[in-house]
Amino acid sequence: MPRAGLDRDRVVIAAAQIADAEGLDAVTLARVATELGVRSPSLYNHVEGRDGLVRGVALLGLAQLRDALREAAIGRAGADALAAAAGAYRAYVLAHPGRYAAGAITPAAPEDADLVAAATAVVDVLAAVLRGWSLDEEDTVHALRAFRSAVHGFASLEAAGGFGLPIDLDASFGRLIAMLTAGLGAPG
Amino acid sequence: MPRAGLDRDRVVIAAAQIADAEGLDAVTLARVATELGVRSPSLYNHVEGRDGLVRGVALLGLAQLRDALREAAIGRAGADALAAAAGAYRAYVLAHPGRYAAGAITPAAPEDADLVAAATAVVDVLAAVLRGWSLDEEDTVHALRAFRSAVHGFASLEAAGGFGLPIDLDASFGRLIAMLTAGLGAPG
DNA sequence: GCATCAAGCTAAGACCATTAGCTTATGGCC
DNA sequence: GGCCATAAGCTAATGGTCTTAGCTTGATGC
Repeated sequence: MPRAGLDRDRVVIAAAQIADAEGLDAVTLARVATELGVRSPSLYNHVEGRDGLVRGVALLGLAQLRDALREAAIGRAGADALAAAAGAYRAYVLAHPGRYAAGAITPAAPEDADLVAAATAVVDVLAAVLRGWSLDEEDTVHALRAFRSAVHGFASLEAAGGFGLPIDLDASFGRLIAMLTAGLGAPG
Repeated sequence: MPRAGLDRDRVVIAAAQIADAEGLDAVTLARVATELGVRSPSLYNHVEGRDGLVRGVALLGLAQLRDALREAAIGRAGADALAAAAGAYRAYVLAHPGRYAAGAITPAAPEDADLVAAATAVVDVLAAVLRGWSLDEEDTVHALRAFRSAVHGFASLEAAGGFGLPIDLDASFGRLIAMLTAGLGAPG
């Protein structure tokens, strides 16, 4: 029997692709094993069961989202940076809904330090962008929650097909972000 | 063997309670059957398998959410009505996270007329509240999307435990809604 | 070339949804 | 009040899932 040459990354990436294309529920050990031309017990050599597999997808998604936000915000400031970060967030969720959904398991696993750190890293990018407004600590938390809620909510509903009407989604999103940004007052 | 006296409603309500208490994934036929003192194949006399059970929970949740929004908005107008409806939405999600999550299956089943109607009825309440602003049709859609996104996003993150910091969540939510309401301009 | 390690395998147990077909409680009707 | 059709709930069985145990054998270091 020739070796398939798997490693943790290949297994997690295969799972992430299935999650994006067919939803997180479609990520089963049997499905991933078939995809990789292997029997499902073999996956235990690389990930800790189904939970470990989903956790791997979550870590991957959170790291990629963090990178996408950094990329978008770099070289920009104020409302410009905020809009770019929000747009990148939305684009990531639409491009990788399964990975993003996996990242939502984080709150259910507060004892998993790596997972919490990965989620925190995402929020930290948004917090850094908001620093342009010189808000006090409490106002920053309120602003952060507002932006996270709005962007997460919009992107999740959109990815799930929750917006039925044939009216420009980019425009809706732009207005939402503009309203919130206006609510912050002038930067600096 | 004495009859258990089940009917569709009792089965769905048992499932809804499990969904709220333990998450939608915990809603299995075996679990619901045990709860009702019955064997799982017996449930097929009342619901169409696991999918039918979750669909029933979704219909229940959407109807209750619609009622909660109507109740909140009645006798109010403008920003007052909007804030009350948003607060009722958030309260419902926190009180019944499992039912609410089940309602999120709607977009995945656009061919299910009853389910679509139930989801539409929820959105229609929000649309009615926004009528106080006399927006044109397109602006109404943008405003509706903004409020749905913000409230859904905030409540979902909160219900999942996604807001870690010990800073007043009611205040954060109030500010979010106030920012969006300000963005609509003056009613009338 | 050989010993070690681990990748991938088969076999098996536990749990789940689902279907088929049985028994029997229940309610309508004479 | 008694009969009978309906349907509620049952057991048995199938096929899918995850998971563990333990085997075989390919790959690697000396």
